[in-house]
Amino acid sequence: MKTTRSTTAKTAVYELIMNSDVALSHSEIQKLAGDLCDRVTIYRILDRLVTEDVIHKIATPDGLVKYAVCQKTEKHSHNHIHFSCEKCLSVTCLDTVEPIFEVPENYTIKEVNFTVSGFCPNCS
Amino acid sequence: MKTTRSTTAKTAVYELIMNSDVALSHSEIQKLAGDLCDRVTIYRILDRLVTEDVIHKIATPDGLVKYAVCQKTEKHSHNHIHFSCEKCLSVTCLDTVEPIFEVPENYTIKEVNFTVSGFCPNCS
DNA sequence: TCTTTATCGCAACATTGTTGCGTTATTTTT
DNA sequence: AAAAATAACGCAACAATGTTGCGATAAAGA
Repeated sequence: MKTTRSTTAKTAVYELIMNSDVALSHSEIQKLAGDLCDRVTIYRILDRLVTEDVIHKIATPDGLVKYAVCQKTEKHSHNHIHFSCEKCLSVTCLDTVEPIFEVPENYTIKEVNFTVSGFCPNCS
Repeated sequence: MKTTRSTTAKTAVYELIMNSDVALSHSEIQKLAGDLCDRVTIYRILDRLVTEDVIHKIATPDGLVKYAVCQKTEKHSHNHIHFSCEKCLSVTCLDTVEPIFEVPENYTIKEVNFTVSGFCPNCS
């Protein structure tokens, strides 16, 4: 069976996302990583980390894909709001608040992605 | 000042989005439109319709950008949930339900984008 | 009808994401 | 500790998506 390996590139990418207080896009990670590894490798590492459930994927209202660490709380771990700043383009997880919502019962819910955009505290 | 014009391509694209019960992506519109107009023109028409507040832009959790008509209710028109089906990749506006949420007060909210993904009634 | 200029088509480019394949390096086995 | 197995890598090439500049076309008002 396919096992997962720990490599220098993988741990470095993980640390970048881990130590960032905002979600990072592929290009941002690439800039931060410098010439640590190839562009393609970063894509593959991100895919792996998502599959391993170590980080999660977020899309801004404009369709820009970002990545952030998963904070595994007891339950409903992914059910929180992301804030996307229109000025500095940063994405932040607002773990403190949990949204309340309903959908018609013929829908099967598997994942939730709530993004509120506007100005973050730094840009307000 | 810059006025907006009504062209055959623009009205055709609008009708496509209007008559669709799910949100459409640029490539889907292009396929439906056939050789109505150039690929670039569709991008520009979509931008214009968004600016004119006639349609709105939605991003799926994977970062796929789609467009749907704006249903202007009295207030909080954009504050509704989008459902993104993981199987048939369709995006639907759930206008019936309105989510309840809070953010820390130092954030300025300008727009809201709530997407729930899973299986739609057809795919459940 | 004539004039203005928003919109269009085309070409070229930028960005983002994917795939195949031979090589490298991590992990397991001997 | 060395060898074997194979996950992960680098590189090149490709595909998809989105953007920009510019001359040509066609709406809308005079």
